[in-house]
Amino acid sequence: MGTLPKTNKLTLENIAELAGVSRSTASRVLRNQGSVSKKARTKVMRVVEETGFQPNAAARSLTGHRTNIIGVFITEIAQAVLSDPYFSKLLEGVAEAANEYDQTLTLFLLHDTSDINQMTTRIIQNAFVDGIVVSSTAKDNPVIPRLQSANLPFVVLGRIDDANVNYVDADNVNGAFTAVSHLIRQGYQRIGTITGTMNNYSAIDRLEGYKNALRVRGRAVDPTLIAYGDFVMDSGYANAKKLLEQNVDAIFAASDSIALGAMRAIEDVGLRIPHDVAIIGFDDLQFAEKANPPLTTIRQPIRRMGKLAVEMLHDIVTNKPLQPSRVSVPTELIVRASTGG
Amino acid sequence: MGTLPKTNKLTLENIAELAGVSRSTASRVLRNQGSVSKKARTKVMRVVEETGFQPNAAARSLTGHRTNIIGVFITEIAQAVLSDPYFSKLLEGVAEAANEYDQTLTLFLLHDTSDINQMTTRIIQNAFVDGIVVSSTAKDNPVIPRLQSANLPFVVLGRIDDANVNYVDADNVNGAFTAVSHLIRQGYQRIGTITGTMNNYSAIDRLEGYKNALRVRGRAVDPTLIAYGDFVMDSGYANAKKLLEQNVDAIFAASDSIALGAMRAIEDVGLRIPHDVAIIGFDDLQFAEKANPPLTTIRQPIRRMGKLAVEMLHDIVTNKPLQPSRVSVPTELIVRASTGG
DNA sequence: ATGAAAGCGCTAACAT
DNA sequence: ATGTTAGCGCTTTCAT
Repeated sequence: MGTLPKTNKLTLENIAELAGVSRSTASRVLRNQGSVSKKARTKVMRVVEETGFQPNAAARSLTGHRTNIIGVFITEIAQAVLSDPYFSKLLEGVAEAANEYDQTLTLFLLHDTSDINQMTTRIIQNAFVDGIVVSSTAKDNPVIPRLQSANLPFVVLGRIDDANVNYVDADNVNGAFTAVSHLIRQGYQRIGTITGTMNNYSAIDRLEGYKNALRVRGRAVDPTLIAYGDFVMDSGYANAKKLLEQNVDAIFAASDSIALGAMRAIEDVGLRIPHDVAIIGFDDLQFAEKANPPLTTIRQPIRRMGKLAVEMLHDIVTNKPLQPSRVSVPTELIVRASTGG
Repeated sequence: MGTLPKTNKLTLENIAELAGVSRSTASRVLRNQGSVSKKARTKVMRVVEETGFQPNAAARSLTGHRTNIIGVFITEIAQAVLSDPYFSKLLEGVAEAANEYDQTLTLFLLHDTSDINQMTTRIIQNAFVDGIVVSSTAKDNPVIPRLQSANLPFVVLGRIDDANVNYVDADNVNGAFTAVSHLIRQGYQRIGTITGTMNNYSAIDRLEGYKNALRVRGRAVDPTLIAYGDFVMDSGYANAKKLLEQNVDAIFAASDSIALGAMRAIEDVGLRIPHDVAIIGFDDLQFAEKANPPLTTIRQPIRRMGKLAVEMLHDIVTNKPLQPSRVSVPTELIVRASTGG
């Protein structure tokens, strides 16, 4: 059996020697590929376990094969992306799946708009990720075409208008549809909406769902009841004030953050929720449940979406399916007090 | 000058050929090392810029040198670590510094206690990170000694009782001291505290600071006014109820989450903040400012700590300083309404 | 100042 | 079923 070298630099060569086989045989055992005798397999496995050997990722990569490293590329730019629960949950889901598949996770986070091209180049050229999960809700994300022409396997988190790309998205249209339908069922008449940033698919799709719900019930879409904002709380506050001037009795907010701002605005003008004005959000952030009154909202299975994306990527990296997968994950209506009894 | 190969696989060989020099010279230019004529340097640089060439990380790694990849290892186990603003801010700081130093970031996130050893082995053996930032607030973290014996450069985020390790920590003792001193100055008499999880240095140090502040003012430390909890909101709620039974008129909470729970408890028993009971937190999470009343708290420069850790790691990786650095970052008292006028 | 050549640890033909 | 060997893209002696 021999003795273990007490250095940290354990190589496949060492393992092979300790197991009394050739490097190739050891390699075959590790990759569970090719024909190896049971005896050889057992010996090698034993040595691997005793030593805790892990093959050198760089060497693996260099032979042109899998590194077992996948990347996550957050292309949305912000100084505080991760403080947004959306991204932290996404990342948790991604990390969880990465662990399950024994993949190492590399994180690409931007801090400046100007970095995006350089970062993309690095990801592609450095060539040490097997594939990449790209978080992208913006229309016309410049990263996607580059990834395509580089031939690097990738899955988008957020939908894309290109039939050839793989993506996982929340079903925003139906989520919004459900939200607004709920308000209608509750008897509200003048239902306004505060949108997210409109260069963003989530915002676009949620507005679409809002309109659909009204139309299906034979109601007109009143443009004065649509306030175009962005996804943050301050925007919710300001735009809610505008909608209140239009005498809305219910507001569909395109995000919980918007909803929170809107709730403040409603309180500030002395109206009660849901008695005078009902409100429904989107996301089901942690505070939604703890708001006063608790906020009715649409829950996205963000974490699961992150997992799904990695699973899809893994399939692509290992099997290269012929058809691109495009998954729309259903959302869930969470009814709380802010939309009445 | 030649034409650019339109493949994605640009190698140093190609660059050299395009620039009309040898691979070695091109390499020297890229690493800004060794003697190269101005002319050769210019030519190579031009080709590099035109092509957007990035050296293959795996090949670099394989020659035994830097990969420009650093890791972050979050050793605290939780299903939802990243949802904790502490970690997301930390990660943002780390990512920002990594970008500045042109380092790629690899994220090691646990989902299960049992994974920790396997993950550590992977980090060490895989050998593709130049160094690693380890988030560790627990006492006796098993990862540290392994990293030491593996000779992998690392910096701990959180303090460690080992004179040989590099760390960046918030000055929790002084932070707590400042918090409690503030309560004393405001005239509060029976000041209780709710601690964090006591197998954790932050919790230990904050309790220490609490005791110090009382002693310095010649006050006795009353053990019935110390409620041992953990860092979450529910614990804050339950332990605040206990302290209220002891007729405290002020509470120092070891975290803002605890403080939030405590505020709920105070309201629930019909007392007013700060009139009947004052409360001060620790962390300055986003909601602290927006709480009702706004929460006085101790701000930790978490993001900056993350940056600092990467900077330290970078120094170690590039220069190997002889002395370990141990940095304690000062905290800041943020006075708001929850501790009175 | 520059080029030629060896070698990092692995995988994948190609023998046997 | 197993071993031998070439090479992945770089860095680094060692020549020149």
